[in-house]
Amino acid sequence: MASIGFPHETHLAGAPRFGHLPAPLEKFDSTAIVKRGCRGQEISARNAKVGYLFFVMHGVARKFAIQSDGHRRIVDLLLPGDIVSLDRGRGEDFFLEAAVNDTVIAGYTLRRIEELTAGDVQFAHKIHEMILQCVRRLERQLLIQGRVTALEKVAGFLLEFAGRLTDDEAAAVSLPISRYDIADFIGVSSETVCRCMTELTRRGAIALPRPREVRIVNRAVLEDME
Amino acid sequence: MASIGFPHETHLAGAPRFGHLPAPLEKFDSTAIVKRGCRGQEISARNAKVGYLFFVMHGVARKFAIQSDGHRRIVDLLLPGDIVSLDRGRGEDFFLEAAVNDTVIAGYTLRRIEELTAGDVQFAHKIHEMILQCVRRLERQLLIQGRVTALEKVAGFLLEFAGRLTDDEAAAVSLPISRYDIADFIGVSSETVCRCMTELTRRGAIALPRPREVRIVNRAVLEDME
DNA sequence: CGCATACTTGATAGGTTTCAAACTGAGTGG
DNA sequence: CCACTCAGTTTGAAACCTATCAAGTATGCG
Repeated sequence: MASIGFPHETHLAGAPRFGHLPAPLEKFDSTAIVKRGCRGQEISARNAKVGYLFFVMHGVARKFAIQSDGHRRIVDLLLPGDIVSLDRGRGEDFFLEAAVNDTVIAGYTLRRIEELTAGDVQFAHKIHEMILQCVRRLERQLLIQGRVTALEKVAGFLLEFAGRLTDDEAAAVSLPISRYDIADFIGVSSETVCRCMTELTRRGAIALPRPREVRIVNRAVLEDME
Repeated sequence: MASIGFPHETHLAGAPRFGHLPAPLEKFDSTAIVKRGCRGQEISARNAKVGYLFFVMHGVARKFAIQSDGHRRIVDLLLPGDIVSLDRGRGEDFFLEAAVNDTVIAGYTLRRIEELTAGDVQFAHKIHEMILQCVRRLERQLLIQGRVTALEKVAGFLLEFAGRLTDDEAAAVSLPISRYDIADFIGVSSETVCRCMTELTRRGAIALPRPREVRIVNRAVLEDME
């Protein structure tokens, strides 16, 4: 499995302790491949022949597909603690990229995961829980993307993503991803995302301190749109 | 776990052999709950406290959510051989219904699934594969729903659903679900689905022999829209 | 400081939702 | 057997929203 443009690719034993892995992965499993990458760098190996499971340890990763017209479509945004599968074969053309700098992920082959689950019931339970959480994440994303107006979609995305980003529900949150990523993720144009951000600012729901940063000021305004 | 409006609810040992279950489920696991239902009847128990995994054995099932405005949104359409998870708790308000008559499903608690996977590596592998297939299904649905025009969405849905419904890729296929289900699934209004069906008929891509039935006549026309 | 990238705003054409109404088919009861 | 009913489907018209093209602004980096 070749590293493509990644400054760091090591085994887990030699990696810094970013984020958290479920036991026994946190105990330095030598079969894990750890990668650290900057925004835009690919995590998945395009020529890989076997399926992988990736754990996001730090930063943000995006899983996306390239459509026949060349347009990119993000299907999943991964935060630390999230799990994501990446199959190869049968025309499954999904890729994994770092969405922000200093993104760290740990990759295991599906085969290795099954070996680990076979010997450890507690670990198997944890893996199952994380995969089901992945399913729930995709289903919620379908609900967000299926809303009628763009304002509803953006509001839904902000609540969903901010809720996952921090444990502090009440506090203001900053989202470290670009407008283009948001647009690709919720299925609208980036210009429309901009207009929605402006409108939400006007309504006092959010604040835009800097590019690629959104702070939620009034959660209730966003929730009323759903 | 109470049956709600279902004419039949038995254990697997007493049930007819619809569809196929992965070993060892096909060997009459006494902990499975088998339900048979007509279109619109609920499969999930609204007051269940534990998570379930359902195997669709016959017919079509739909997993959906009810939004705050009362509108229904389908997030997954299940065909025989498919697996679907249904958690309870933490505001996960998803439900499972029969989408056509004579739908048969087998339900297992997540706990029971883990007991079975712990003792059977081959079965665990099969379960993992089916859950990952569920993930792929949702991701493809995100791509379909994220397309720009409604005609692209309908064409994508027809190809996806028809491809899952039959092994015979070349033959014409009939889709036994209503316009409303399609509309809820791909995130457009039912009127728009109708107009797209009419347009696709005009272009010679499909034929509409009867209500709630679509035959794909020219697959290439649909594929050119993607 | 200048460039590249990202962000924002404007105008227009095109598509979709919504409301409305007509139509079809299946199932029911007289 | 037929009229009736009802859910599902289809078509129409208008208001609304969004994609697209275009231009301008801001930010970060070398």
